[in-house]
This record gives sequence, C-alpha cells and structure tokens, in this order.
Amino acid sequence: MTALEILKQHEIKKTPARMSMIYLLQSAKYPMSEYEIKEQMADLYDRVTFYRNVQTLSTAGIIHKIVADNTTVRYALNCCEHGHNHTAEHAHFFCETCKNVVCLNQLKIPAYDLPSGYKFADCDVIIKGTCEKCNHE
Amino acid sequence: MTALEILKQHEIKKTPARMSMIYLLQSAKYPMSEYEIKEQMADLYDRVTFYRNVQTLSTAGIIHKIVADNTTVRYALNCCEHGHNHTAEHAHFFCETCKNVVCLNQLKIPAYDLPSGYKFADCDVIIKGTCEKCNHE
DNA sequence: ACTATCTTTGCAACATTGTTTCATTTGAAT
DNA sequence: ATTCAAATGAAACAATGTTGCAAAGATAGT
Repeated sequence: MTALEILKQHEIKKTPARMSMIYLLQSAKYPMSEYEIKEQMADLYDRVTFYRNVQTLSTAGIIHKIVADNTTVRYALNCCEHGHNHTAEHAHFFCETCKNVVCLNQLKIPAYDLPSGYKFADCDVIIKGTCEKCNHE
Repeated sequence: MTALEILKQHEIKKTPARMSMIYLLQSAKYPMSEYEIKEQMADLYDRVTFYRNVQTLSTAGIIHKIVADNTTVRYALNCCEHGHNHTAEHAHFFCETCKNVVCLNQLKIPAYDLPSGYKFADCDVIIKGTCEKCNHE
C-alpha cells in the first residue's frame, strides 16, 4: 500500500511531512528513532510538526510508538494487510548494545488477568538483551 | 529490614541521600516519581545525586525503575525477603487517568523464546488502562 | 474565481529529564 | 586523627517534548 493510500484510508490529509514520514518508515528495516527520521527528512523536518504527526498517525493506527526505555523511543509502521489495519500486539526487543529495536512479530502478547476493577487498554512488552549482530562481535 | 541494613547488606555506603531515598520508598504505597521523591526529600535533594543514587541502588538490586511511558518513570523498592534480595519479575500496571503505577506482583512474566543469536537480559511488561479507583469516578 | 473556514505548519519560548565535568565534602578504615 | 576513595553539589549542557500564536495551505460554498 502506498503512503497516499494509507492516508486516504484513514481519512487523514496528505501533507508533505506525513507523506515522507510514512515513506521513511516503509523503507526502514527497523523501528526508527526521531534522530534517524530527522536526519533523513532534512529540510522537511520541524520538531513540532513531527511530534504532532506522530500523534495524528499513531492515534489513527498507522504507526506505533515503541518505548524501549525512557530515553529510547522508536517509531514503526503498522502492517496494513487486507485493506484494513490489523496489527496483533507483539513484543519488542531492545538491544542494549546497539540500541536497536526489533519487532518480534512472532511473540504475541498473552492476555493478563487484571485485579478486579481494573480496565485493560493496552500492553507493552519490551525484552532487553543483546541482538544477534552484537553477540557476534 | 531497615534502610541501614539494606545498605550494609549490599556493601553500599550509608549517606543521608541514600538513607532517605530508601525510607521514602519503604513508606510508599506505590512506585514513586522523581517529583514525589523530590518533594519529600526537600533540602536533602539534589537532582544529580538523585540520578546517581538511582543508578547505584538499582544496579545493586535495591530498587527498580519502572518505565511506564517515556515521560513516566517510577521507582520502587524491591522486596528483600529472607535476608537476601529476591524479586521475581512481575508486570506493572499504568493507569492512564491518574498516572499511577502499580506493581502486579501476582502477574509473573513468562519466558519468551527469542530468535536464535539473541541473548536475553531482562523483560518489562507494562499494562495500560484505568485503575479501580479511576473507574469508580 | 473569490471568499470564508478549518487544518496544518513553523517559530519562539518554555518545561522536563537526564548527563558531564570538576571542585569540595564526607564516610569509614586504619 | 589521618587518609583516601567515594559521594556530593553546582554549573553547564543535551535531548525530548509541549504550548501559544501567527502564517500558510487546503476545502467547500457561492
């Protein structure tokens, strides 16, 4: 699906900043940091616009924000399959050496039983350690 | 166990800042934010010292740091039972309304199978939603 | 095409969180 | 008491995120 199609599908206006954010994340192998996005967006990049679009795109379900650590935030595109957005919740791996984050799509997040009276909204699972590449160096 | 005993057990020097941090966390019902700690430590409080002691105490396993969100960090004392420190990994609940964090000691974190080559170090589980109190208001 | 309206953007300023460096103070062992 | 490493405080800095407001851009109605 193209960036434009994604925006149309969610009835979000096409703007250069949004288009290139989606492009970038589509071509990324891993969830990207703000810094990486900033580097690649160059002149199109304004911090405030970025944060506002992160907000817009993530409430629409187009991207998701991964908090690996309080100082390590990454952004990734949700998989848009079969014409609608369908991303099962999965765990994320954070390599403490190279600071990269990887989506572990195969690791689904189990349902947790909350104490009575508690309402569930969302669950984040971050597994920390060292990635394959860093282990072989 | 007293704050002093905890420090001695881990061979960490007794200083006023460390003592009162442990006191505070011992008396806290919930994991505390830096702001709450700061309020209560008043003149004993210096930001740099705080961060350094968070580092010292958490690598010693005396406290743990809970990242509920990139802008929401909480600190909690680990349970020190039977004379040694023994805290099974448990999930945490983050109330999106009141921003409180609760340790869900009963929710143990399952073992996840990582892709080959990946080395496991740690796993954080954050469940988001609304807490009992906020649901009844 | 023209205007009115709403959304998005860019900029400036600010707030919060965390780190580094370095001189000084303190803890605790002898 | 002396000593020496460890801990502290202060200043400066860096990164991250937010708010208010004016300008620019897109959209719809006439």
